[in-house]
Amino acid sequence: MTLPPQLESSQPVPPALSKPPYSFSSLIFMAIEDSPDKRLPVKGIYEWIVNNFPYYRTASGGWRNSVRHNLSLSKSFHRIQRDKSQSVGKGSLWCICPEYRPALLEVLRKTHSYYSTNSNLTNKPALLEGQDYGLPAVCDSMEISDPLSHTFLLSTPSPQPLNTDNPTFVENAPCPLTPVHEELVTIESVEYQQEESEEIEKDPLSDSGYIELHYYQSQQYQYLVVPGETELDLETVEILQLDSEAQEAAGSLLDLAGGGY
DNA sequence: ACTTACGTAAACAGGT
DNA sequence: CACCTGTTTACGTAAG
Repeated sequence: MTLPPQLESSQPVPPALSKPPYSFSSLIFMAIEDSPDKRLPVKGIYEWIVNNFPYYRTASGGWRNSVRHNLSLSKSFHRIQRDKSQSVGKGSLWCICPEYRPALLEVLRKTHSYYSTNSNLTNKPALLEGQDYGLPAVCDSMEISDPLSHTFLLSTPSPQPLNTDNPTFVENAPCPLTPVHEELVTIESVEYQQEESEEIEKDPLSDSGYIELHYYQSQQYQYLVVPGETELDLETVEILQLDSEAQEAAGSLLDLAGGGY
């Protein structure tokens, strides 16, 4: 597991842990996405949930049934056989169906957005750190959209992890990202039009055919930060992909593009 | 009112 | 045999 314990001794423990707002599908998705190989056995999913959502530490065992129920029923997940040669543990490994990944991301993004807005926690690190709902710091492996900051993150496995020895999150820094570099990427083959509101300050780049990109690298993920209203189609993403030298993560970005961005 | 998504419980089979 | 994993069915609830 790469996420830190949510109940660090230095952090206040909520008096009563609320049930996480995420559906079991989202929980499973986060667990699998957070695994190094993007695949987990059922037991691994249990452990991730328990480690990152303290609510389930004390919850009755029924939620495990729900996890299995979701895995079986949802088309978003599929089962793959363990490598028999190094078979350790029983059961299969579960992974995300690529075609359903954008939808899962969207659900997660909406959930995050909803609870950010309605709980007055917008831009509060606590939300991403899980202090209020026992949530994990998902920002490193998830796409997080924040309508107020007008940015969203596309996360993709980095070809060269910066720090594999200590793949944990910085405490009190939900997005411990530092810019690696910034640059402008020409988008020539794509019609890039941003609907402008009169009230919103016009982005000088919006008509220039450029999209401003900020590259961040954190642990095993590399991020592209682009304007929030940017509509990325498949072609755009392919270009961004080349420029970010993230060809190895083709699946991730293309899948995101397939989600309607 | 209806549909859909989701959560929960339970039964069952098969494997370890 | 106990436990775990995976599948399936059924039912209740909330939201759209």
